[in-house]
Amino acid sequence: MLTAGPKGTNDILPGEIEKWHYIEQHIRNICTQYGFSEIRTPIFEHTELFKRGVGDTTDVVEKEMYTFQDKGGRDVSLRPEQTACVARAYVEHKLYAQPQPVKVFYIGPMFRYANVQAGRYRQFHQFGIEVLGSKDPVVDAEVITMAMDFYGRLGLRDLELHINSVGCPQCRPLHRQKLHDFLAGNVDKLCKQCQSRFSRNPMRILDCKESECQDVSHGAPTTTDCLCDECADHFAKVKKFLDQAGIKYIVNNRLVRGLDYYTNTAFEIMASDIGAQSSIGGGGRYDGLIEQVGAPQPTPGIGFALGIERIIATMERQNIEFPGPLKYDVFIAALGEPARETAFKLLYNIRAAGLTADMDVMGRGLKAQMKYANKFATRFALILGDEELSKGVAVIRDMKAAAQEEVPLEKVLEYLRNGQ
RNA sequence: GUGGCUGUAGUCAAGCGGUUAAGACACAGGAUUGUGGCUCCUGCACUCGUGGGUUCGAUUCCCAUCAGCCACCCCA
Repeated sequence: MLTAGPKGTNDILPGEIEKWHYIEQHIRNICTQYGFSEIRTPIFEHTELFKRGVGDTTDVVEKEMYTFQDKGGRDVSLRPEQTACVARAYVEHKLYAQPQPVKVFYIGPMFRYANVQAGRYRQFHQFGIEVLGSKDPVVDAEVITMAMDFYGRLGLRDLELHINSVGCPQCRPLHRQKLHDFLAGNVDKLCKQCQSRFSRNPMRILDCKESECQDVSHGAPTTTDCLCDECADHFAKVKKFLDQAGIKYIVNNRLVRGLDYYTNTAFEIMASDIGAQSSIGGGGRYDGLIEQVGAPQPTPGIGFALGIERIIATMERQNIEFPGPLKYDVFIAALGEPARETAFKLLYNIRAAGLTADMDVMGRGLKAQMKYANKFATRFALILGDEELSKGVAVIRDMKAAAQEEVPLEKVLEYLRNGQ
């Protein structure tokens, strides 16, 4: 029990963490270029925030939240996503009083209590951005473009970008009604699952892989068929801007996102390399959310969230190279206590000079120390024994060239520096 | 929440109702004096996820539980 972490959580160990650092570095680079600043919000929030923001009938809120009471009796939840948190922070700190739009990004753990499978964990990590304050379709295109640019720079291939417009609170009910009417006569022909979807969420029927269901839903009204003029115009412009940027996309009229706050543009990026959980990122516009969370005036917003575990999994499947493990510039093999004292002082100075260095702390013999140094792809081994000490030198061995020479102790630092 | 598969050392694993649980990699030590990557030798599971049960006897069979993997739902 105590020797295993909770289900669905992962330790990120040396050897793995380098991948995370690499991706985080990419995130910070690209966000800076696109004009986004980082925002850090709490890991937990009032449960009410997610109920109001994400929607209390969504699966995420209804059955996947880690919710508990703190010792003061407050109802709090570990965040299942961060958009609602950002919206809250925007309102709380009156960021609407700053130059608009506000562009922020976040990286951090999210928590959802769902069964674990390939690419899905209970604690997982998302990188996301939010643009708050503009409803210009060019922002929709910018956000989507940035996501694709991000994947592209990491070297990911064969991704599919699906986009759709789910309309606004005016046109969405119309679509639902039309869809309902369209399917109503053939409910009994649908698979068992879809029969239950019919009343709950008829849009998902369009997604079903069963051939009967596909037959029944063939020609069904799509969300884009039912858009009001304003939403249709918005969507058309988003596509036009994407075309301008040369971003390839698939208009997927069946794309529906599971969080209630989405309006107009919705998109999802799919990779086929990680099992059934093929979505490696998604997002959309949420023009009603920020008001829902208490903004004094209508505030549009749009953003995306990308799953870091899924990105890493996809990169691994595609054999994309990550930076290698820790390497030493210098390893000091010291023999005997007097040599160790000198070695320790040397080590300090070598590190202070900016090199990556270490020395033996296992009491190993010379041979074993050399072996150890070799395992860390060490550039130089510095050998220091009684013999060298009495001569006031150290043997510096270039591990790759398998050549070595004696260097006076006071010149060691200079020698190593020049060796770089 | 539902369903399927799995659980032997750090990793990959063989095994099987019955004396000392293969092997490989990794790790550690060694192969005449103080030198790595190759080779060779040695060491490394009182025990087969955990708890019960069946049995003369279980790592091998059964049940439960926990964990891992996979799928549905949903999502990143």
